[in-house]
Amino acid sequence: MQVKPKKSNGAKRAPDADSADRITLKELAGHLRLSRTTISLILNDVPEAARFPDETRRRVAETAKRLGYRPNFFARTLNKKPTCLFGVVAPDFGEGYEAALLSGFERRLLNTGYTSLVSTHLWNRENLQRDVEALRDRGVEGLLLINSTPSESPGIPAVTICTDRSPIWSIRVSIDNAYGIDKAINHLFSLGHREMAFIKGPKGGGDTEDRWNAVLTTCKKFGVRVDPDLTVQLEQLEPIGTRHADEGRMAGEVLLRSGKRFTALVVFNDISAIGAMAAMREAGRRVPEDVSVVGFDDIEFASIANPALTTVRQPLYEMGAKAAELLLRKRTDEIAARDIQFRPELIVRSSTCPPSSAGANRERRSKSKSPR
Amino acid sequence: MQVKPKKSNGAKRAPDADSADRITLKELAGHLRLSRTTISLILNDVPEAARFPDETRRRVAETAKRLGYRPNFFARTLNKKPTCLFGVVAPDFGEGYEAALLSGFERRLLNTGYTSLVSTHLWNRENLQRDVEALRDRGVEGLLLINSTPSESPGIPAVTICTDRSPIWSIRVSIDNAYGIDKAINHLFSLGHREMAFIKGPKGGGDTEDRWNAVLTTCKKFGVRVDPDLTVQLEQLEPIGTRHADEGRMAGEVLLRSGKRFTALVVFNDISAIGAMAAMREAGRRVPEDVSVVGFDDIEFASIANPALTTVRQPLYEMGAKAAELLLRKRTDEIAARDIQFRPELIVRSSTCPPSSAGANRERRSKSKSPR
DNA sequence: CTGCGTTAGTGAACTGGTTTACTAAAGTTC
DNA sequence: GAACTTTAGTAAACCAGTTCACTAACGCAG
Repeated sequence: MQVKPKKSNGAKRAPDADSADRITLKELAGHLRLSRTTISLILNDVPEAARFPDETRRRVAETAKRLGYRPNFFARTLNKKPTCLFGVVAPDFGEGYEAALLSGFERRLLNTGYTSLVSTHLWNRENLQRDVEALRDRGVEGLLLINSTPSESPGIPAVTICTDRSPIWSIRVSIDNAYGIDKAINHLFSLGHREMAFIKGPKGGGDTEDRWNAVLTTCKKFGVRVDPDLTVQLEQLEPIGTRHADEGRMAGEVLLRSGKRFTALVVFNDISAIGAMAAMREAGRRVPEDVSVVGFDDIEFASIANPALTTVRQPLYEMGAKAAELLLRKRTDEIAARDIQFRPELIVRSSTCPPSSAGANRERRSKSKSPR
Repeated sequence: MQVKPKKSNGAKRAPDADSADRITLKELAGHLRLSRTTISLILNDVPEAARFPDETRRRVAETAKRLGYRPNFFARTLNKKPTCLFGVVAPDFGEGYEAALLSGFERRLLNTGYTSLVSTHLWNRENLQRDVEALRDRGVEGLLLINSTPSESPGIPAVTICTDRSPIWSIRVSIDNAYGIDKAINHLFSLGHREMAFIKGPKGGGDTEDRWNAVLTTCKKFGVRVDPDLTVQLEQLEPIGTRHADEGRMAGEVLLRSGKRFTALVVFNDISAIGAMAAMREAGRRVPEDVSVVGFDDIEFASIANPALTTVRQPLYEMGAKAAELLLRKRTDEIAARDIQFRPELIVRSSTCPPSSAGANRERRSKSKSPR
């Protein structure tokens, strides 16, 4: 006897009772006294919609707007429609490197209708794998992988930044580490430095090997000795990925403890370089008079550090934007290049000067150019 | 017993023809010779699944795993299933403030199955509104709004950080600005400073008003004069949101140009404080001997700046984690509190010391005027 | 009056799952 | 051996759209 209640009839269920939920296509169809098909065709503005008279098209568009109709994203996507999403994977968001990339990336995406899904894996391989899976599940159409290389192809277009090698399934956006390191060491060498210490990137870190190889090659070329006692590798501190500057500071302390003499210090990245400068300062060594320091990246802080850091500039913002560009284009075009390389630039500031054995370096500093 | 050859049986449909796409529930059902219903119930481990014998459950689980079955996220979500997504909205990712919050947020989400959708609106109201809409479309279950307040309720749980007022529809995570500013000014006052200059936050910025009111109140309390000529408001530079330190540097230059004497400088945030220190230095004023500087935030760079910055510590990482916590709990519990306030902490470092009456009068601009 | 083309639509299958309501078969009780 | 219970499972509706294939109604030529 009970009437099997066709409960969820759009029209019957008090149309404004659940006005918190948005109006569905079926309800809109009820209002317009048209079929779902018609409305769908018109709102999507497909070629076939041409068959409907202007008046109908106008009516549909107007009513949809008036009632605030927005198609359900999930129902839509179920029919292989684009999600307009890109995924960004990074180990963490540290002192500015990732943030600068992300800024450029997001900026490029602005007004394209695309958004990004971001997830961080905190230097954990398993998390990384899971992150990529999760992002794929959620329908991202492309991936930006920052210092993160999953062991196998994610199966969707991917751009990698800060990786030692370019996996065949990705486009790599990189900087010419060899060029940058050459400029940096050349700069120190020209100033007269021969005794250099080195702080190498963290094990497994993206540019670590590439940049270190560049150091070895360049030093050989200039005849500068790479003393193992004056070479320290950055180590990640707990809580992981939140104390990069301290990593640099500790590396600097290790170098000082070696007791060996060095007049210049080449550091893997800016944040660690600034940490190392702090270590030098705390040990009573003046920068640059006693030790010249060169960093890499040119994060925002490099220019306002004291002394302002001489560094190799990576155009991070542009690189992030380029990554977005590539992913956007990848949807349609076939992109030939597998490796987009940016050329870094040496920015000379105040953390470098000639070695002080001559002792005549004071005035050089006061007339330093200190460019921004 | 009846073997019905349902055409679209997974086994017949050339199982590896579209192996690029993942296996569907229907195909899995074909393999197992069970219905979609059964498999769905078992894999979701709902209470009703208890009726199936262990052997069947095992078989289903094993086969699903072996074939790498993963339910389609969109189909799933279409049935009001959770998306396990939170949205994060911020104006941009600058020098560390947003990144630190995001780090804490992401860290808390790790291993919860939740990911975040991030989008930035570059200080544009319209973008902000659109971002929130887009995130909601994509099914986020909650929002973290950093320095971003949409004009109306987003209709889903939201946590706001860095906002002047707490909209009734959100939970606000904030720091006690009044307490922090009091500590900072008290510190300077105790050191003997009476002539203070101020760099106020940017117009429309999140904590700007709250913090500035705290300054006014506290100065009144200590009887310190707030001289309009020694008060500068930060202004956003192009490209928007990428040169925060320069904003501080320029504000510092404006203060110096006023020609008025001040022995201490209270700055809205660390990044600008560090920029302002650079301005002081370039104008030949020593920090802290000539000018003591206090910042706010305690971003990573504060501790390795030279001199290390005295600042009011905001536990950003914890605040981000708390925001995640709240959103996670909001799904189930009703949360009573509308405002979770963290207490900041004054970190005294080397950028503050007692005023030196001699030092303050040292002639300015003895050195270069810092070419641009 | 028939046949044909055009116009303005619509019904139903489909996307890939979840969930409610139902059932065949076997076991148990009296 | 009839009635009831339990076990193990399925059919079909549903989520909210898209899309393929079809048609009623009308105009017009022959």
